[in-house]
Amino acid sequence: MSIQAVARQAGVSVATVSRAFNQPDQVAPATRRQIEQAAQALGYLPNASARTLRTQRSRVLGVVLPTLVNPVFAECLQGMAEAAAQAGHALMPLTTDYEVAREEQAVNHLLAANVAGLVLVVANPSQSGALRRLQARALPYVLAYHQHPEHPCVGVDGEQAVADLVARLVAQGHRHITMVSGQRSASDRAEQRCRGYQRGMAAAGLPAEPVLEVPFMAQALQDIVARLRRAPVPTALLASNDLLALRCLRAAHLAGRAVPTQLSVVGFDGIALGADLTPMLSTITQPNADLGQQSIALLLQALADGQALGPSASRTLAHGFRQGESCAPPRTATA
Amino acid sequence: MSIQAVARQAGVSVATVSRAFNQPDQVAPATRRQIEQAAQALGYLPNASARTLRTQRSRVLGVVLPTLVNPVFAECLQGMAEAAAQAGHALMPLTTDYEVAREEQAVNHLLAANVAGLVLVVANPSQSGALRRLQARALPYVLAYHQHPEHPCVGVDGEQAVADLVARLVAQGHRHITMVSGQRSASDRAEQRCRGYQRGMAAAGLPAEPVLEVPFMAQALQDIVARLRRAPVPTALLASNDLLALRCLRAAHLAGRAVPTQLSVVGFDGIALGADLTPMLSTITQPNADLGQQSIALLLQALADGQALGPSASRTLAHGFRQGESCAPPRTATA
DNA sequence: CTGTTAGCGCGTTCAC
DNA sequence: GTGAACGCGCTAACAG
Repeated sequence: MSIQAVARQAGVSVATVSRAFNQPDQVAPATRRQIEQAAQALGYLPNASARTLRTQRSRVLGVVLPTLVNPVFAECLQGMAEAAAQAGHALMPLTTDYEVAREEQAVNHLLAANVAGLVLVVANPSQSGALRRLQARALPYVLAYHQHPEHPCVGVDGEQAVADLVARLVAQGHRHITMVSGQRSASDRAEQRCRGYQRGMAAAGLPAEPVLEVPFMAQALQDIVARLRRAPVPTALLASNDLLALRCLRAAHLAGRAVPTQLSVVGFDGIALGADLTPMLSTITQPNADLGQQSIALLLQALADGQALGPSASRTLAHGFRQGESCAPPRTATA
Repeated sequence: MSIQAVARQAGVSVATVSRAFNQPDQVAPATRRQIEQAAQALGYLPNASARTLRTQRSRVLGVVLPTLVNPVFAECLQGMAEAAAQAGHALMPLTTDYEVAREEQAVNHLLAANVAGLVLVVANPSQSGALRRLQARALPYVLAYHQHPEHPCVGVDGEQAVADLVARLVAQGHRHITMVSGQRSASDRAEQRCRGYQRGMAAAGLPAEPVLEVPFMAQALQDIVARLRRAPVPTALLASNDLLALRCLRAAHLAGRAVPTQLSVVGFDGIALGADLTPMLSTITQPNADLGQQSIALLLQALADGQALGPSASRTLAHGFRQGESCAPPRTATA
């Protein structure tokens, strides 16, 4: 079922069939209809591999993500998928499970697959061999959820977002705000958010407590419960992501502290699921699907222009705040 | 950066380079090391498109899913991704957003991309044009989350699972159990689960109430609240999926009914997130990642055997029950 | 064990 | 406006 069959069926040459698909205006209308009809009848689908081999440009975009189990990235991928599909492109997503070694492996895979460009969410752009390789190849790529002066990025200002949030909590009367984060060194974004906490506390004239780092999700719950039982007792927990915020809610329950009356919990990410919880999760919202869409849009634009992207193409998307129900003024402030 | 460059660099022919990669044992160890070294030095990566074009068999598997926003499918895709990656295959996932028309479109896309096989989650296998096309092409495919006599499937027995669950609820003392489902006609699986409810109630000698169908997620909450305020008042809500169960929990809250003391809520799916909620979601668990893994395993086996799969290859995976905290005996039973 | 060669299906010159 | 022919990078015969 190749272009040859269509050509034979339509009584023209393969070249004309090719043109009919790729430069329709260069083919006489009558001939074109003949060809379209023949293609239809034979159920002809142009062979993507041959086309890619010939043009050296595929219609597949590579995606490198930490995981799909975190809805943040699933939502983002969904956004990418829509944008890509609309433009007639397919996606090839690979996950790294937060392991740096697998980032490079994934990029190799995608390079071999002749992807036209890539969207990546990595641990740390500054020390990524994978990115260096991409730059060397002049293959267009975009970093999602990052902000970095040397790369084209589509992200949000996590530091500002957290600093704003701290200000909001302080305005509500909170004085003892504890930040709960995954391993800071493991991720760019975690570090950025922790900096926002420190800046926010400093701006409010409050002493920043040490960040509670919970390197392993499996043990996060116990770590948080332990923290809640230790002085100084926080009136608010600020989780560096929504999955961690869920653990905070549960830890509060186990520690016997009602949310939000006895303890406020706020997250970061804005996963859609959070809005369906009870209490509805208060969280900094990122436009996850948009992040994906815009990343793809940037990539497609670069492909159209025939240029790799530079850092100047970066976009910072607006974050928001979902009020939710897990955050309220502390009791001491209202009493 | 082609195989030619490597051949030149290593001082051998292209055929030998090709062999060194694909049938290493047919090449002399010394030559092989030469080639590996040359490839390494040049950063050579075999061109997948050329390989696919030549062998007529790609290392990409197509995946058709309703959505990634539902963690069930994100978890499943993650399982597929791991299994595929381990075998050196990549995935090309397309989402349909539950629209049947997009199923066919997705399959066309994947066929054109020369995928070696497909995993699909569709609305209804019996009336799927996409499936018929696949069968005609003798391209291996597997249906995930389905059970169907005419197709190779990897699924769970949803009907049995729900019937068992009803029995469990009845044993706890529940008599008024209301099933909450999405649009039954929109999905195979919803219908299967509703049948399980009816069978379970019948087996318990209880009258099955009409299923509360909530066609639109956006309005589900209001519909459920309304139901909770209408007689006969249920002591347990059985949601046909976990996302709906979350709405049930919230509806209970809005209707002023404490969970689980005044109302039990159980879900279906076993999304990982459910275990981190407070109250922890009681639910029928499906091995979502396994479903994905096994679907891929089946596909890879078919590819190895050079055969399309028949219905007899189907597997039914065991479901489970997560006790959680959203389900307990009704008050009337303990009083 | 290694080299030569012929296409896989397509887009793109260059003639006509 | 259309056709003939080349080559993208690779693998699979077939020779040697």
